[in-house]
Amino acid sequence: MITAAAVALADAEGLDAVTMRRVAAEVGAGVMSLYSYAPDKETLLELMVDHVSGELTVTDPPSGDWRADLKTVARLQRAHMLRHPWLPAALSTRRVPGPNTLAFLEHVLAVLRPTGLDGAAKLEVFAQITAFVAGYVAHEIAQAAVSRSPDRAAAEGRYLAAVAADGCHPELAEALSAPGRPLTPRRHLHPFPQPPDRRPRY
Amino acid sequence: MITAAAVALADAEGLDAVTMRRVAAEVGAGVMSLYSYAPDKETLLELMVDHVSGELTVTDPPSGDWRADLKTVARLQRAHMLRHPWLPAALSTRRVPGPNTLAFLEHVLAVLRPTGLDGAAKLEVFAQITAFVAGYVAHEIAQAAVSRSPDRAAAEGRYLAAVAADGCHPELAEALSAPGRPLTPRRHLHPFPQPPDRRPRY
DNA sequence: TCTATTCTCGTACGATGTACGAGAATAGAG
DNA sequence: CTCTATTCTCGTACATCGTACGAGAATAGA
Repeated sequence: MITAAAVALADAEGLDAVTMRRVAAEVGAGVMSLYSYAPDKETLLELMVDHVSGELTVTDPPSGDWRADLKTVARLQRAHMLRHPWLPAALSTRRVPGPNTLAFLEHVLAVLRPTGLDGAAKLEVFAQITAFVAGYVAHEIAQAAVSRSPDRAAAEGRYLAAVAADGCHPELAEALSAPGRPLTPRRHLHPFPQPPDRRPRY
Repeated sequence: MITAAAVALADAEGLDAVTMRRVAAEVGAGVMSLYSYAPDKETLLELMVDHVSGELTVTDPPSGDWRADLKTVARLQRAHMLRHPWLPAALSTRRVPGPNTLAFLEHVLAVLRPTGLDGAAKLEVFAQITAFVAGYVAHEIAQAAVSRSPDRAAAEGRYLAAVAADGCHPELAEALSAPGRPLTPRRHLHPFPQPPDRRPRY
């Protein structure tokens, strides 16, 4: 399956590695053959997103405690996005929801039933939670990537330290100095794969 | 100024219009001259983001009520991003904060002082609020763009209606049918309005 | 078996970011 | 003022991207 190959590629080497040529090579087909499967790359990305969304299967029915259920939903999404670190970026442009996404949405709507919100509001809550988790995980991933390249982390640390030392940013100075951990990465559920570190500069 | 030209271009024609050639033409210089100003396009984007962040000037000092202050901060950011609709996309990759961003961060840190959070947590709160607002506004903008092209909106509406009619998505069916508005764009006029009041306390 | 239809995909085109280095402009020294 | 050295400007060129086009291969129908 073309979509699966594209997903594997994105998982292994990042979203930038997903080019039509590369996917075609991975599948063992000509480049233009992909266009009989998806009319353009944008659509292929949609297919990828929905494909991995198939992993978002919820077994337990809503408990009735929508706050707790939403927490579970968000945790599920976070784990999902950590497993596919390209997801936050792929979700950053609006996409029409595929069947797997709709199945998950169906569950979230059921979770939200006790809130008494109207339909539009529930849909909005879903979109907002997804966006929030995406932003959170994107931050997590970026942070981890920075920490992984010590020179960049050091450069940024020096830069911020210099700013903090200029006297115009007392709050920042305090925030950076106070605890032992300056900018700690948090424990992530699974070790997640990472695209090769680009951007040598700075 | 090169950055200002790039910002004007992005404001007028979107982030995709910001190409090195285009910016150079706008400034009346050769393409490669831009590279004596910023080492690469990524950096130019950083400069653009920080440039417009200069508009985020906060006059009032923190009131002491950090919830209210954070609400104000978020509203300010939202108005800012609606004024520069390319911002959410530009913020989606991690950037090192420039001076204007740092000035704003300084204010948010002051706002967060009464929370008693440690420095790292405060920084995280800032990042999360920014990411959340970016996601929110991105959704708003995308929604508005969809509504603006009636054929696409109709196609999506038909698609969702078909899914809702298949019997496997009762919650979705109800969510789409219930109120008069199926997927309504919200009012995003200049005096920043308030999305319908939700349960505030958490 | 011959024709018609569909599928596959090699080639080519217009973008893009940017490396390279030739020329223009400026500065310093005599 | 002249000549050289240094810096700035930027035209050209290249690799890479998405994808339009249409020639050939494969398949189906008669």
